[in-house]
Amino acid sequence: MAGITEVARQAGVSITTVSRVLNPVSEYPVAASTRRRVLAAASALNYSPSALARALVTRRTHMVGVLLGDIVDPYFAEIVRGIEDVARRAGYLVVVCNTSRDPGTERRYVTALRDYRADAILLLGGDIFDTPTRRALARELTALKTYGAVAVAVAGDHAGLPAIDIDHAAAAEEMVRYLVGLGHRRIGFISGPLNVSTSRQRLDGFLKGIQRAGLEPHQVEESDFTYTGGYSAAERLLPAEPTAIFAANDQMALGVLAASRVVGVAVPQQVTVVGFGNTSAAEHAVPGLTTVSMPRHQLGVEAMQAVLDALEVSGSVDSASAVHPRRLPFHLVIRESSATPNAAKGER
Amino acid sequence: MAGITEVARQAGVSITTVSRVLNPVSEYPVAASTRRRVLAAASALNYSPSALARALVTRRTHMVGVLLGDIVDPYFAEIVRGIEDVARRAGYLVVVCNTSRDPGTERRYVTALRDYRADAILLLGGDIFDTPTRRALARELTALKTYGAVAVAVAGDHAGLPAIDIDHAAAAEEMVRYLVGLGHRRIGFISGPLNVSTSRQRLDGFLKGIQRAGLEPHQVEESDFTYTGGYSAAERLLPAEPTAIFAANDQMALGVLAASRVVGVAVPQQVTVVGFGNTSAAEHAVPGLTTVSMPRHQLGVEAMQAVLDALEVSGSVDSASAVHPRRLPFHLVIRESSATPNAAKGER
DNA sequence: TTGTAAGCGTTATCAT
DNA sequence: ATGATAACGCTTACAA
Repeated sequence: MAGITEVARQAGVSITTVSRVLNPVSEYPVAASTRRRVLAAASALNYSPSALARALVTRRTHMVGVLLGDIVDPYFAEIVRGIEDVARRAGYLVVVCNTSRDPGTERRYVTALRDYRADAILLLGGDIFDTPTRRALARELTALKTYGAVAVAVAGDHAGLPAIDIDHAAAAEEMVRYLVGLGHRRIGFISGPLNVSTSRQRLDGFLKGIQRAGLEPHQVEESDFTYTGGYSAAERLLPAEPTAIFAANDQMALGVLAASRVVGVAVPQQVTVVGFGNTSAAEHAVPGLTTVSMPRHQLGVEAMQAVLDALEVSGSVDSASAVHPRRLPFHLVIRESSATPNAAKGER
Repeated sequence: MAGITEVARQAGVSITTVSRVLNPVSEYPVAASTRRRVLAAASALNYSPSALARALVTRRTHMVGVLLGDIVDPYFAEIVRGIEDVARRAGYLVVVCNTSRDPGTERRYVTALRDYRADAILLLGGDIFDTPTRRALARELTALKTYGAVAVAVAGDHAGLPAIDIDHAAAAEEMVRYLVGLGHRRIGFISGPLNVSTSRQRLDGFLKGIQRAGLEPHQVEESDFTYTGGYSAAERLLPAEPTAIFAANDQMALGVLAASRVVGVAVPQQVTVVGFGNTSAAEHAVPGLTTVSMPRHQLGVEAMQAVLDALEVSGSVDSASAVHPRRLPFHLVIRESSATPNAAKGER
């Protein structure tokens, strides 16, 4: 492995000059002929400057860590793509870490990212309420700031971190308003794990919407954001004959669709089913799933953008690198899975 | 940010001793009392040893890079989880890189991983035939070996790399055998991009199966592994009235299902539809999709395992770190989307 | 425009 | 059992 020294020797210059030529940031003047010789030597030796050595002295690794609950979930994957798109352009390497929604591994990953001196860390999805480990995570995060790293929450909030997100509660409430507008009065809700902050917010929004409409929550079932979880929650919900079921994410809504089919309850004729997230599966489902669309790719883009800005600031000034929290707009996507309850009059 | 020096000072020992206590690998004897003091100082200062500095001298970063075409695709995501599961246990950090199936960004990522001196790089999915950039990638990969890094192909082959994979051609051929056994004679095929090696292999297997059965390939359409691509390929295929359509991955098969529904062709009564991969969407589809199941998680596990083994070997000996290629078993998963063509007799 | 030398935070090699 | 010191491969004052 050729180092900077060999390149220097081969080009007949000092390592400083090599650095000045090869360092993408350096604007230092170098004679054209010298530059040529260095470039030639570098490519001849197939030289690759060590990002490690560079990071050690510049104190910038150009690495950002992304923590998410489940890499398989398209909900997160789309956000990651947004992050990666702008990260790559800025010459940053994205380290994706799968926490499996386990606070323990989450904390371990943060520690690892700190050991590598990641410039930033982006936490995707809602906070998990788990006081013991939560406390440890918080300490880990403040430790990150010790060396000038930036931490941001994306698509969910985390205690003490600026968040780039949508308003989950408002979105859920708007969905309820839509359902009520359709004429629904018996509306069931399937929430995600209630120890996840976004789950809670969506539930809160649902309850608020119901209350504002002067209704009573027909029934609320806690589930786990999975297809299977939605399926069995639907089995518990359907016997009570709601005219609409609102699942806190698309995966669960798909499970509801399947359960309804099996039980022989027609969607949307006999029951309206709606989800949250607008993942591509919602579009391809049969019937097409009415859901809350959130700009996931854009969420990732803006989050990484914010990180970059904060990093740049704290580069010259060493002020508290401030990331400004942002709320992006969401909107309802109406598809075939929702209809007026009248459609089912007298049929059940 | 506290460094090793401060810990040493606080504990009243040399930095060497601190290193010996805190380095997880070191077996060097240290007096119990000294050890205690070092540990105390470290935790008091919230010390985190710099993985960068460590890597610089040990020449092992404990980072592995994973390159894949599309992080959103559950096909890849599941493999990544397998890799991550064993990587984490071994104290390795996984860097996931999204190439968007673009040879250019793929090469840039490899370069970046080399700059960071990643210990290994795992290429997921088939090779993309693109001679110009391909040549550059190959050079990049050999350069990796220069500093002792390991490169492996997973779920697809890459010129010159050992692969952990299934036999795609054999799998496709077996599916054809199954369809033929069902009585199908008019079988259409929707392939993935033909410049991707796995696409080609699956097509080859299909053709071989057809030929062995003494049939003629009914019709072959090239597509792009997406739902939409499968949908439009089906639109082109269905008018010719095949009794079965074999899509080279599940996503496309789902597109076929949708297209059939729209055109009013019943599955499996009028046309059998099968896929490849057995992603969870295949299980949840209506009707359930018959497909080729491949042990994707296990593929990832074994690949990372192989990488670890190779790394360990080249640690003591500096022999060519040999990863042994492996072929894992696959099997057909029969669901409701396939049936005998007799079911449709006289109906079309 | 070019070069010298002092770090960056570890581990590794010798001494003691 | 402990410590001093030289790397590791770069960037960055400071000189020339």
